[in-house]
Amino acid sequence: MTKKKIVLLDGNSLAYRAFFALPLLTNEKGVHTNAVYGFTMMLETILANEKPTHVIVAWDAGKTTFRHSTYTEYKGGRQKTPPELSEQFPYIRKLIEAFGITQYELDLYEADDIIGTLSKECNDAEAEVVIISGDKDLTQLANDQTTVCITRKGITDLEKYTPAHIEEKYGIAPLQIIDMKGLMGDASDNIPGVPGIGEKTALKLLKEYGSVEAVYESIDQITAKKMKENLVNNKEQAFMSKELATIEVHAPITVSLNDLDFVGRNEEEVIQLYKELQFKSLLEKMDVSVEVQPLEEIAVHTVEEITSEMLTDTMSVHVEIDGDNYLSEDILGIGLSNDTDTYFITTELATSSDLFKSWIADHATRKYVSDSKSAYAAIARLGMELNGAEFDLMLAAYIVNPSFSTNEVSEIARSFGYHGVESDEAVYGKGAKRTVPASEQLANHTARKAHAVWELYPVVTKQLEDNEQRDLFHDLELPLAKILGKMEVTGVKTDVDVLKTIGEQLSERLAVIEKTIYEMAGETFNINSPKQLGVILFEKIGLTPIKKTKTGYSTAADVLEKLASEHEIIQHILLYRQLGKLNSTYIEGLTKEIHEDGKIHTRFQQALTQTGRLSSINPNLQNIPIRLEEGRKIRAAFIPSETEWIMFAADYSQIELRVLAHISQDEKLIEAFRQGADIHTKTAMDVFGVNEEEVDSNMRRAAKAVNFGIVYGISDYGLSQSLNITRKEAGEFIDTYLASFPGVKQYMDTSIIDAKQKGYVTTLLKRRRYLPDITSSNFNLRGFAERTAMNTPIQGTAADIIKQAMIDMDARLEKENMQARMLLQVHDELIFEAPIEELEKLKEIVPEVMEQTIQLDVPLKVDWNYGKSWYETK
DNA sequence: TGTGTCACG
DNA sequence: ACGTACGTGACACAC
Repeated sequence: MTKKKIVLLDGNSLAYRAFFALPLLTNEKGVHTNAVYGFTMMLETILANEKPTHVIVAWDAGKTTFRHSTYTEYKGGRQKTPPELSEQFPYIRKLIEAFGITQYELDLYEADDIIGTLSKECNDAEAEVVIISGDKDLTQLANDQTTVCITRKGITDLEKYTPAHIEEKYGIAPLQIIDMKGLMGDASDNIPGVPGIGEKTALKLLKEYGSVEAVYESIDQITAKKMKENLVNNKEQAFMSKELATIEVHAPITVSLNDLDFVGRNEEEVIQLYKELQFKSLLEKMDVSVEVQPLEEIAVHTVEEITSEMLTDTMSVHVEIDGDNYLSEDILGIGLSNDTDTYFITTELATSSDLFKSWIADHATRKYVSDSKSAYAAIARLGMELNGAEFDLMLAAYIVNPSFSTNEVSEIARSFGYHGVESDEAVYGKGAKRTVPASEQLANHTARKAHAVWELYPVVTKQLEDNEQRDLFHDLELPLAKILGKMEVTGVKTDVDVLKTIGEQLSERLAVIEKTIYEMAGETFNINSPKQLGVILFEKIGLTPIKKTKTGYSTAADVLEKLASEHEIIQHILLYRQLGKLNSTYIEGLTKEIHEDGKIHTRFQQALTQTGRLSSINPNLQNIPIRLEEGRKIRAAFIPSETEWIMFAADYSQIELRVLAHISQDEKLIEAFRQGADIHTKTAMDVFGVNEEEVDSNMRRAAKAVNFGIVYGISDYGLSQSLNITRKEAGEFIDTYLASFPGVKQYMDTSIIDAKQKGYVTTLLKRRRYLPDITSSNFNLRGFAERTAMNTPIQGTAADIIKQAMIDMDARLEKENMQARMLLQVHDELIFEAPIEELEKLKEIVPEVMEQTIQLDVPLKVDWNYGKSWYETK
């Protein structure tokens, strides 16, 4: 008889892991399937790799366990299981059943205890045991017969904890893992441990004394005063924590090894389930043909002639584009839909129809659009005007939840439970194989999108209402879409000769620097390759690597700057990088983007960022150089589109700190802004405890960095990096700052608590960002979510404000009957072009509108400038 | 297609 | 202790 091999799986832990490792997927019924899919992948991989004779999946029984009688707060503060995961558990159970695997749960016990008890039984029976979980606690069960595999990254990558591996990794034996948890606690299970003791300290103590008990027996030998004090004061808690972390190996389970025989899966049941879940690739692997689910039947009328009867008062409209660039790609046709009919109109028909032209321009007919900004721009390209857009599916979905950002109607529809649209990839194909399909299929696809918008209007509108986001959507984002569309179509005139001249100068200089670098290196190599550069610097020349990346040595600028004194080549490389960037991204990149009209037409993504900001693509005009003079010259290429016009730029001064003052209600910060103080100097006075005259440039610079840090959700490490000081010094700065601005401290704390409680944070205009990681047991993920909780309301409120200002500004220019045009938004600044005659008026109204757009408890301040090019607006 | 780097607010 | 500052997009390289 072959030796028995038993695999014990921790069901809850692996289901969670699968859920969070994979993006949300749904089948056609709208049931989420990502956790089931991940779990399936894990099962298949494990069974194939381990070839077990016996398998079991253990589940946690319920909320209350025997550990709660020891400590009522055990596993406290955990976020509830997301409903998207809860609904998947029945499927995971069905799946396990179809695989012919026993599953077991036991009242008052956790999966850990079932696994512990069974592994003990198997050990006694001298069988080989493999435990699979995402929870490192289980590693305490490792021994010569038992390997504990913990999910590492993704879903099928497992780290194998054998006693040898644990010894190598932590320097302790498996059972000492329990002592380690006793000392350091476990945030994910809310096990307290001893304050001030983390992994490093816990391991140090255990290597010296061996166990929690031994540590306390030798407590007098411990010299570190603070640590000893913590240990003494929290003795009971330490022992309790150890008890909580100990896996029960004598649980009263009613299964035994003999019940766990694994004979293989029931192919028919598996296929049935995979079909229900639409696991196409897995079915294909089993050689089962997958029939495509027919879409819901919709009668699509391909219109021959547009009649007034078909154009009703309220309709959904979808303009289909060949690709995502609606400013340049072909307009393939238009879909229309309402309660009774769905139509497809070719572009030619639409443009030749006066009926359609007047209907689409009519403010009185309501249109529900899939992406109104795209529609505004595309309709404008057809020589018509779109008015009366009352709903925008893409924007509405983004407002409801910005993490759901896609411009594909099919994806948005699916996430709201509507499955009547195929993906663009299925219709057009992918990559090089992409083609526009035959007219019938194109008509169908386009019309289906229009129908989806119609069907989803009430669904998404309801969610906006529930979230109290109707105003944000209807009064801010929707009108903004129209304005952005106008800005994109207008474009920015670009002087190609300026770019060319700068480019030529750059090329010459680059050639010289390149030569110098090769001479210094003693060989030619690709300076743009971090890999090759790393070899030259750290192996050939022998400089000391300061930082490593996943793939090798880091050659990032901050690293190279630290090495600049070591070797002359560094400064040349830095300069080469800087100039090379200008040349490739800005000179060559921008030149390629100049259209026939001599303008660059960027597109603003309005439904992308997690904070509510815009982004700019094809090209990005929100990151044109300014900080270094050499790069700043690029801005001279951006000029007015008409002669005798000027560029006019206005930016908010310190908008994020003003927003912070407002939402934190910190009295000192509010007062500083009301007095019109230089905020960095004021911060320096408080942090360094000096008066205004004593603040030198270094102090102000440090204060500025602290202010940045505060806005970003401060960490001592981050601040230490930006100021090049030690973490300790940075930490002291932060403490002093927060002591001196208690309102800010209060804000930081409450925004995190708030995010934990509600699962999301909000901006002034009720924009939301969900932060599921805020309760993660992973320090990195949680820390990131916490900083985001602090930063997003600030950055997002600033975005709300400038968006409102753009709407007000557009209205004001209209009202004043001005020719001036808004061209660009760069997060806290607006750029216009205008006839020189309008300059005086602009100087007056731009700051006025921007400053008055939303009233905060501190004044908003706007600086402005003008000139013959963007460069001159400084 | 992912990674590293660097441009902006 | 953990090893990151927040938010973006584009380019070159290496696979």
